[in-house]
Amino acid sequence: MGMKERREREKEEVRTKILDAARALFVEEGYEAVTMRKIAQAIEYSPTAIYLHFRDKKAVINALCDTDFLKLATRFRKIAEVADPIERLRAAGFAYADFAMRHPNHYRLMFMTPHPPHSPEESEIEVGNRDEDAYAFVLWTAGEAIEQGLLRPELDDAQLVAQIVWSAIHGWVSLRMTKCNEPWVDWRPQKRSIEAVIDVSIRGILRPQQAPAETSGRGARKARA
Amino acid sequence: MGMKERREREKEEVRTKILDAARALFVEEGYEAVTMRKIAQAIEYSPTAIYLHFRDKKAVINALCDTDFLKLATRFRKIAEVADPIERLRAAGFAYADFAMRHPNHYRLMFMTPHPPHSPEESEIEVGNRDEDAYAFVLWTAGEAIEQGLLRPELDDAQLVAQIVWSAIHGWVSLRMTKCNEPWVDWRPQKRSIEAVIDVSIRGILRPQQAPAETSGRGARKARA
DNA sequence: TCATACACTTAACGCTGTTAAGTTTCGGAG
DNA sequence: CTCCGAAACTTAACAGCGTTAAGTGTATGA
Repeated sequence: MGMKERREREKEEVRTKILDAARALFVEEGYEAVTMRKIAQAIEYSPTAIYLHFRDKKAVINALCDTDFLKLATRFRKIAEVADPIERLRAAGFAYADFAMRHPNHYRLMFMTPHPPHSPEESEIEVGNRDEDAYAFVLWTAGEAIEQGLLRPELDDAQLVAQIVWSAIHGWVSLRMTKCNEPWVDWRPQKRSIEAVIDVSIRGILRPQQAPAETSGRGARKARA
Repeated sequence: MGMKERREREKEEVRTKILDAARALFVEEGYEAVTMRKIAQAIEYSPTAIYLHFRDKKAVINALCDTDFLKLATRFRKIAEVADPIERLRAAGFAYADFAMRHPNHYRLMFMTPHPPHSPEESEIEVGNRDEDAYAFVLWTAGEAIEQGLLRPELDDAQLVAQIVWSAIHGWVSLRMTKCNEPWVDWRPQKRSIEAVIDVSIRGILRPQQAPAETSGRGARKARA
């Protein structure tokens, strides 16, 4: 009797319908447009039906975040192949900024909207696994850079290094998003700007002798190896 | 006859009452607690009375932001006395982070909440005046650093440099604020962490020969001069 | 003294997240 | 076959939100 299983499968289907509708809504209309009633309308259920699948609205949002975190981690997985930790860090920085600018609503939700902390057990993401947890990826890369003696000696803490580079790139992304239309700041072109942020961060953590003399770092990738 | 003047003065009084109440509300209870009805209750007016003084809720919020921007600029004004642009930049970074962590709700409002761009004419802040506009202060400092040949030659654009260091520090602050309770990131102590962010940023923009060999920069302040 | 301009209030609209109670549907036990 | 109970879902409602139209009162200038 696979009745129970079928029931569960059907319920799961509705659950994903809800998530898909919610995602579509705020990809098209932005975060504020995601309301329980609009989700319900999109999937042709009553608003209260959502509460049978999620405790409240925040739970819907958190579930969305989870899958988006996974997408970011997936992008990072390809970058894991880069052998040199510094170049891996650089590539991750570009990928992160690119992800953010391509999916601004997702990014807002994931990193700029304060929601009550996500308890790991109810999340689909395995914390610490660098194939699923993007932060763990950066942590791992920072740790390798430290091990190989590439960083300044006082930067001997992978958490600290990860937080430094993450701060720089997140800062760039989030300022662009919230203040891009402000008249009092004359934003530089995206490409040049993010390159500069990443270059400065990496140069700032590198051990002095390791820092290449060239300007943009691009041409000096293998010089260290 | 000063009737008109008195009327205007009284109206201005109510206006500041509204702003004070709004500020008190979200300092104590956070951003979401600031509702028109609660403001009205606090000042013992009806909710609609607010609309006689502000076009809508966003206008109230914008007015709050303005005065908070001014406060930050006031802190920067003291730092303007630091002669060396690099040390001035460092001091501004610490002041900025300190301001943010001391007034997290203000900071959220000012830099992390997307509101429709603030047209300069309806703002009290004189854009570009470094005594009122904190961004102008950083811009000025970055410009001086460039003029004095302290920065890497490819960083010849004050806007770009200002945006780089602002990104780094804003990133640190805003990640702390939105993700400080996340279990998957092991935050380092504030003091050490912000020092590291500022050190890395500054070292990343400095012309190589100029970079002092010491770790924290603190002891090397005058070494360059 | 009277009309008017102005500050303000009352009542309402349409929206939000959320809940209590009611309805429908359907598999399994007697 | 019948009846029970559980599960999925809906309807109606509550309290709150920002905002607006209409109405009230008061003080000022003519």
